Amino acid sequence: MLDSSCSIPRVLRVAIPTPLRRLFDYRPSQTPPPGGWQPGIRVRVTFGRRQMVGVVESCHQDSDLPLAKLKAVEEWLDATPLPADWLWLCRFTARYYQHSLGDTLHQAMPVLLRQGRPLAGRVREQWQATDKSRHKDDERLKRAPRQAELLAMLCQHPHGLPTQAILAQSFTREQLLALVEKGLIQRHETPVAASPQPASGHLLAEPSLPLKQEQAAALAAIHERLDHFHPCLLHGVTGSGKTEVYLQLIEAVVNRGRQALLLVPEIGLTPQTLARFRQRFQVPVVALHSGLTDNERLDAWEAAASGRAPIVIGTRSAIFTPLSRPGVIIVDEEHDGSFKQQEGLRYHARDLAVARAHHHGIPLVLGTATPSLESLHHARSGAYRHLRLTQRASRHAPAKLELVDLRGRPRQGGLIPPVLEAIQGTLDAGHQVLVFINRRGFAPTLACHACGWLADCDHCDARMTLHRQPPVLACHHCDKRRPIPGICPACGSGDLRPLGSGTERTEETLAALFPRVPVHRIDRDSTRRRDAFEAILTEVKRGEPCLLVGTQMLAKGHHLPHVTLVVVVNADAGLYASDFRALEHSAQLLIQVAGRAGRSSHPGRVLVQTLHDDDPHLRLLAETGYDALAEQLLTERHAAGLPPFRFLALLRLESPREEAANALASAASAALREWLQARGPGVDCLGPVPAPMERRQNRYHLQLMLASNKRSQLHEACAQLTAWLEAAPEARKARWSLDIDPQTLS
DNA sequence: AGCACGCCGACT
DNA sequence: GTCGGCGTGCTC
Repeated sequence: MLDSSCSIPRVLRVAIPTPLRRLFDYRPSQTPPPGGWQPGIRVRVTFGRRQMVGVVESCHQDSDLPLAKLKAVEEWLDATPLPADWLWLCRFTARYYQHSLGDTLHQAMPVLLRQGRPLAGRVREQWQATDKSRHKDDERLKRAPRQAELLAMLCQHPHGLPTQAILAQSFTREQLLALVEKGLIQRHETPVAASPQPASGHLLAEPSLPLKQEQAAALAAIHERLDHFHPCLLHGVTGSGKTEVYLQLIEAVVNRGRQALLLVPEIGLTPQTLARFRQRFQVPVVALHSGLTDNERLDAWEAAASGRAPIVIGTRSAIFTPLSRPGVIIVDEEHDGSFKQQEGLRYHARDLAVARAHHHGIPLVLGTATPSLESLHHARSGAYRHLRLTQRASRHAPAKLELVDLRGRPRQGGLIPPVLEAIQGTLDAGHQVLVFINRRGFAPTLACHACGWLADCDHCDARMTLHRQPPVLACHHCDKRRPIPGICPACGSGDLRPLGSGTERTEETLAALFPRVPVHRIDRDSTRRRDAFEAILTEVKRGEPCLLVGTQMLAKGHHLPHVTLVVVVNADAGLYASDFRALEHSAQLLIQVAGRAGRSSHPGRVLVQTLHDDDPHLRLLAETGYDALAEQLLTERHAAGLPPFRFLALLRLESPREEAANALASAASAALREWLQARGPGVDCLGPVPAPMERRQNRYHLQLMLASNKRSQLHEACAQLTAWLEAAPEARKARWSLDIDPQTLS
């Protein structure tokens, strides 16, 4: 029996961080929390023989088990429950993605809370100059220049600085203590929850930019219903000023005393983006990026939960930030694949944003130049408001894609003569060129021209990529590396040649062909050093003619005002891939890359090399644009019975032993089909079939697909399937995971 | 997933 | 004789 008051429950149902999709009953500890037992209170419990941090899910008067068999909770960790909106979202997520609630809660909370550290009552150590320090030029600091600098810095901050900020400036704790010893500064502790209060008065630190008519109309449309769930697709071409709409929307929301949550793609949380928001607003902008320490993350979480943080910006996981006064959720570049977590709890932050905005009854803005077919479908059906921005700030129309036929043409570094001429012409005009190639390394593989041997990976059904810097054969699907053979391992011939081109080879070729301009390569390998990418971008923004060679890292988000020619080395990879979303994704990427061209005073050109210049999809994209292709793809998806017209769930199975994976897949499929048969039509089951790359890291991958027109039916079937898998003894011999709304089928 | 218990091979 | 391989059973 559910005890809604939870004042004196006899049983606590606790969510434990384990993959088991089950809750565990405990007896309350001797002393209840001050506010009584409530869902959302963290508890320390003994689970098996381990101590774990769980979360009270509900309070009851009795249990399915004899009360005497229950262990008691060791202690409570929160006097009051964790935020209710956060708890709601975790419950929703666990249910929707059919994941363990305990695991979901665990993943959605900051590391320090997982470890059982308190949320309330934390203090921050601060350092502040004393009155004595006013007497300038203390003799004792003559021979301690760093201490003098530190003191000078602290004097500029009369309210004191936290230790973190001081250490970040390369000062040491010893220097701090030395100044305390001299009586020049003092240490004190302030409660975290009370520290830096936003300056009252003006919200804006700089004036808003004037809006063009379309922007103003879009803003007004969102503004119309700030107190209701109001999903909007802000569909604006590159350079149409979506960000300014976000900024003014956030301004309106914060002015009403509410909070704004902005989700950006992984690659989009750059210092420049952040700087733009911090420049505009006087109030603190909390950024949840990967560089935060555990303490900073908890601070941010607490600040958002308490409402002290009016603006929160973060990537995928930031959707789990609690908000006490939610006012709007914005998802920038909503089509971006990084919003979907690809392992463990496979949630889609954009989809959770929709659910969350609905729960709060607030507007949701999905911004993009190239909407996902899901969002476009909702906009067309009227479920989302479709707001378009068609005008660019620059006077030039977006550059058209020009298809360049690769067939029968000699290539150098992957580029054919007319394209090389265009590059020369652009450089001669004093402009910059971006060469986009979605393959890292020197060449996709190494081949023997005598016997046809290819550098296969021992662990995967894949070729190894040839790298020159450093020289090695590397598999991009596992960590396997091996030295480049001098002679063919199969026939002993010395005629080994790189096959195809990657960023390194194209960089090398272009450097040889255009020796008078610098060539910058931008990919995961060249930017491994923290600031390497920023350094190149700074250099490029100076505007001197140069060549940029890079992967999609370069395509997303960066303003490159001096680039007037974009070359896509090969557009074909995504065109004929087996994955049903491949076309959508490569079209989005092409438009995104093309958007880098001609942003400033010069018109741009985009040359797209392809072996299939007559491909109807590619032609539609090039001649009419993304929106037309998207319409076409929607028609095709409808005819094929694929998302967004049908809902999918994918069961992935893997094992180092092929037979184990096969056996489990067949058994699971048989059990599911039997259940489906009894239920009547509504859910289709396909497979099991080998995954696209069956062997990866020496593990065999299989998958079973479920499809339905009704989410509820799909959900039920998935619940049945996971229940079977959790109970089945065979399931221990292979690993499995369920992916609801899979983004890729590999 | 952990982490125990339990029953068979090569080692000081 | 035992250290340790991983099969299987359980976690309130």
